[in-house]
Amino acid sequence: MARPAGIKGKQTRQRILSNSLKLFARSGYAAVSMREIAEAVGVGPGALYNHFATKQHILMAIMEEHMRALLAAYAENTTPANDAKNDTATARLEAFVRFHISYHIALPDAVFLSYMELRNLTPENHGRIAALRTRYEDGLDRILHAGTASGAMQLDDPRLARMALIAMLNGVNTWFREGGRLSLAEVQELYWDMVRKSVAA
Amino acid sequence: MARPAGIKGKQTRQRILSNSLKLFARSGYAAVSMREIAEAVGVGPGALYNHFATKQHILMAIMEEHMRALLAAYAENTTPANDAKNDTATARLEAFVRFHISYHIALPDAVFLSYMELRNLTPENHGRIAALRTRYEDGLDRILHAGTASGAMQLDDPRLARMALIAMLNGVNTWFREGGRLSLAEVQELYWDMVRKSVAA
DNA sequence: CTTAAAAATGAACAAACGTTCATTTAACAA
DNA sequence: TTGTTAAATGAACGTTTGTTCATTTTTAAG
Repeated sequence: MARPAGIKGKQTRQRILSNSLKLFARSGYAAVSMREIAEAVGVGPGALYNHFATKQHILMAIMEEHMRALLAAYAENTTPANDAKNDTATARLEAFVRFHISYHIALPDAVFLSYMELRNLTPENHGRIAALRTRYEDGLDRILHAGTASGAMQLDDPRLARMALIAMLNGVNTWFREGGRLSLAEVQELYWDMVRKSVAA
Repeated sequence: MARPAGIKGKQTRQRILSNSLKLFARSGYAAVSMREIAEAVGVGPGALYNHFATKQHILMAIMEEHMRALLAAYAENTTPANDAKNDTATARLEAFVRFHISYHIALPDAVFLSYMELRNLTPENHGRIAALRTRYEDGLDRILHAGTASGAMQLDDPRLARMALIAMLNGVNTWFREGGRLSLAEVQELYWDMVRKSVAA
């Protein structure tokens, strides 16, 4: 066999990315072989190299796309209705919490991968992903600073608070399961209640 | 060469564990080879198998020892002075927070490993480690239930609160560095402040 | 003093790894 | 219709992997 009929390259590329994501999330980047990926996609091992130069390029493509999608979704979520100028810091924090939880619950594999496999990136790629993540978390930073400045919040160290809140919210992916005891709306409500109180004046 | 003079087996075993811990934490279990471990320890590859049957046995030994040490340290920390019968739920929660942070900051590699490499354990080993962790986290569970029962705390879902707080506290290891901007005591204070408020009535 | 067990060596094994490449077929532009 | 490129194959490459084993030396017990 050679090239199959009716196959577009872009389709195969996407199938490589989605199958790799699943495998990497389940077993870890280092434990997944190119042959496993190829079998999941339904092609021979050599075909992967028509779309990605190396295994690391697959990992990097997944992470970069995830971070860019996250930033785009966050930007859309916060403008123009929830704009910094129009809302109080508390309202903006609530919007951040609800967005973060719903987005992360919807894409558990990509979130998990983007935190766990940073060390398998080259230093250069690691820096690129870290920069994208910082860009996202800076949004929370601004909210917390605005809240302390206005007196609506009481935080002795906004930087630590940012990291503490991010860690707490990310934790939802370690236990939340679709169709489990709590619905997304309930989870959002419960987390927001704790976050709101934790930054209270 | 063969067996060197003055070598006790228990010493080599400990050196294998400590060097493997460092390597696993830095590069990930799957990315570390038995030859790397042997070189770090200063022995040939075959010598490792005098002490551990497989690579997985090394990982399991590290995790199991870490969890048992954590449970022992926690037990010592909470008895008899901070006993459940003598202290309020709030005081016990503060003790838990301070203990958790100081213990986790002191052993970042072991903590990191015990969360990251669970998936590289066989299902049976995974269950054993998970059971030990549950035993530890149940301590927090009891505190939160006691607090809500007495009215000192207000939590609509203590189980979610437990997981949210554990995630928040574990996050300290992703950024805290000895000799950094904040001291251990300051970090304990800041986290306790947020935790205290987040469960407040 | 003899003997069995413990500790280490380092070569060797089969399997799996990421990647390359000559080759074949389909798609598409000229 | 012809020629070029895109997509896929699957065998092959040189490494590296976890693990085994015959052998050697030290330790410790009887």
